[in-house]
Amino acid sequence: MKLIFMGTPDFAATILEGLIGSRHEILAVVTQPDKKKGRNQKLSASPVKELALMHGLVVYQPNKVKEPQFLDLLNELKPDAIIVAAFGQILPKALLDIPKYGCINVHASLLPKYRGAAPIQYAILDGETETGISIMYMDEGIDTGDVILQEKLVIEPDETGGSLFEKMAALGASCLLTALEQIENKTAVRIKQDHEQATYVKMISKDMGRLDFSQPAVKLERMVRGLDPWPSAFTFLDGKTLKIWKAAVEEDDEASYAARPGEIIELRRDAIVVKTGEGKLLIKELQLEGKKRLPADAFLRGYKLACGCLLG
RNA sequence: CGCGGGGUGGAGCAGUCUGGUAGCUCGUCGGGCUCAUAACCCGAAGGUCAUAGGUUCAAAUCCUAUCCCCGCAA
Repeated sequence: MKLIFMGTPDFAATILEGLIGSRHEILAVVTQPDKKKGRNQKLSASPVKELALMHGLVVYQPNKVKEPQFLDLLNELKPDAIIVAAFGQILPKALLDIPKYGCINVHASLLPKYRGAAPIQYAILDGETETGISIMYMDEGIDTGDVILQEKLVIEPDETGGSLFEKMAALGASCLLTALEQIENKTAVRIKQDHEQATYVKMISKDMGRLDFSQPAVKLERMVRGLDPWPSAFTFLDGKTLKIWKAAVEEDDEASYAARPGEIIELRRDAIVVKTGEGKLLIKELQLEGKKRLPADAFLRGYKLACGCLLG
């Protein structure tokens, strides 16, 4: 099939990589304009653009895909289908109608659950034990189109946002190829979503990672995993940002009931134990502003931390 | 020129302001104690103080340039 690919971050790049390795023809790649990034505010290309250029593909970076000029351009390419994965712009009806087989989206959840921008992180934050990939025909709503196929993925107890992203991207790439084959064979199905069951998740923002120690330790530990690698779970120590990279949960005991949430109640060889609204959070790996991330024991060797001081 | 922190034995840090013996908590190795141990005691090895110049009788420390790591921001 003749395809146009639209996507921006690493997740999308992995999907594109799958397409590049297939027999399909990629007419063009569309991605977000270059943005200033990094410590020197240098202009840098999206992962999708880098991959596309590496393979000599044509790249377009329109500020708004709904601009008439750009729509004309897509029309002239006469794609059989447009593949969309984490692109970052809403596609107007005029664009959705361009390809013969429509626009096909790779979404990282088992729709209709977790519609929206951050399905992967939220699946972990909610303590789900499984999630998956949905390949669907796009319509004008947000992730509301008919589903072609879905595949489940187990969320491991130590799963992080980053690790799940990688698994999802790999699975998404293979599911997409299967779906494209079904479309070509005319065996692709259209399963209407049960809109009653739909849930939506918002985009993740930096301040979501701030730990509220009055919450149960179980939820805090999920934040540590789900928001890794970005924006990461964090708190404050002596006025400095303290990121928490690994944590474990332990139940309250008699000694910990009296402590205030956020109070450091014990320093162990390999963990800093913090009282929470319910249970104890054992911080195993952490990173102080300007420093490298360290296991708790190495951190405690250099940083003089006292029991009783408060995080947050 | 976006803002800021940092590079000191294998790990994490102090020492830098106010130049003058390389320090702390660990780890490693050897020995001791112990039923035993991640515990305790004794001892040892291990460092071009990121790199290159400069100032000085003398530089981890002051000056200049470069490289690398990290937090914010985006």
